[in-house]
Amino acid sequence: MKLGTKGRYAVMALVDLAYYGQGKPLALVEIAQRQSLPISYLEQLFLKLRQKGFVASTRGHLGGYTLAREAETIRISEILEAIGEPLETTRCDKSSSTGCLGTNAKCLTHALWAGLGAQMHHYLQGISLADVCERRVI
Amino acid sequence: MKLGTKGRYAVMALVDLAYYGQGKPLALVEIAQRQSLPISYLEQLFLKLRQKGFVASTRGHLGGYTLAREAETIRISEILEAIGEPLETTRCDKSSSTGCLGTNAKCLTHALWAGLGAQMHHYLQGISLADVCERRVI
DNA sequence: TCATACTTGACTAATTTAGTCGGGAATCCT
DNA sequence: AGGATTCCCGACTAAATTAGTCAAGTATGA
Repeated sequence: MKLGTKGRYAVMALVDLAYYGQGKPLALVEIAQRQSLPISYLEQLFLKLRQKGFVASTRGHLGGYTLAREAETIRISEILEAIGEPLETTRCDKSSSTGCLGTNAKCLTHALWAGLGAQMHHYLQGISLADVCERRVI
Repeated sequence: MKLGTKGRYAVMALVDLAYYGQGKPLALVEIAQRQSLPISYLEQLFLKLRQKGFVASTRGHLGGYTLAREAETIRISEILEAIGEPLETTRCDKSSSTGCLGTNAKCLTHALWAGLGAQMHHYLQGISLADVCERRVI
């Protein structure tokens, strides 16, 4: 159970953007250098972040990215979901009714994994970009 | 961030053992069939679980595995650690002093990931095998 | 018009995962 | 004693995932 670079880098970059960009567009190169992240990889991530409405882009000279929403309203859990970082603790098929329901002995552990997932989601939903910037993290 | 089969299967098998084995040895085949797990894979996992003192084995006819400790005392977090399921949220090098310390802007997210890891560990340490068997999971 | 910076899709090397396979060794039952 | 059963253990591997790179294009400002 490891956190991948996709989710990690996306959050790092958005925190950097919230922290250093005061309204002005920040170029991806700048963020990448400051955070020591591969720029071509960041490009991929920001494509998604723009499509999902987290950031806005300005092209050309002096262009870059700005936050499209207030840092206070962006939850870490949203970012991870948008970028495609799973947070999967169970493997039960949610759609099918034949899958594990946690009711029989075979899947006694279902409640355990579901509980773990809920715990993680709750934690990450309780923290905003602004909280991270201002070190209000427990 | 997904939970792998190693950790998932190990916990499933130990819960099965605690639930169905009352002191008597349970053969791996039985557990594997009941939980729909590949037996040759389970063998690998039980090798480690025995070496770390979670289960004891009896060879030969009517042999199998028994819990070597009370189900009340075995925490889920212990099982995952024993089996080699990481629970890694950060990538900072713990040993080196040059790594990220969460003190500079570069690693503002450190506290976030460390907090997530602590949250997960705390949850899984608070639940024992017996809790899962008796459905005392939040 | 040129440098800068975002846009996008295709591609890939390396790692990890999720197992399988085969041969042994101990033990019990008849 | 012999065979069935079961654990023991290391080596091996196909498939999936990760963590990126690369190349070519488009828009913008100085």
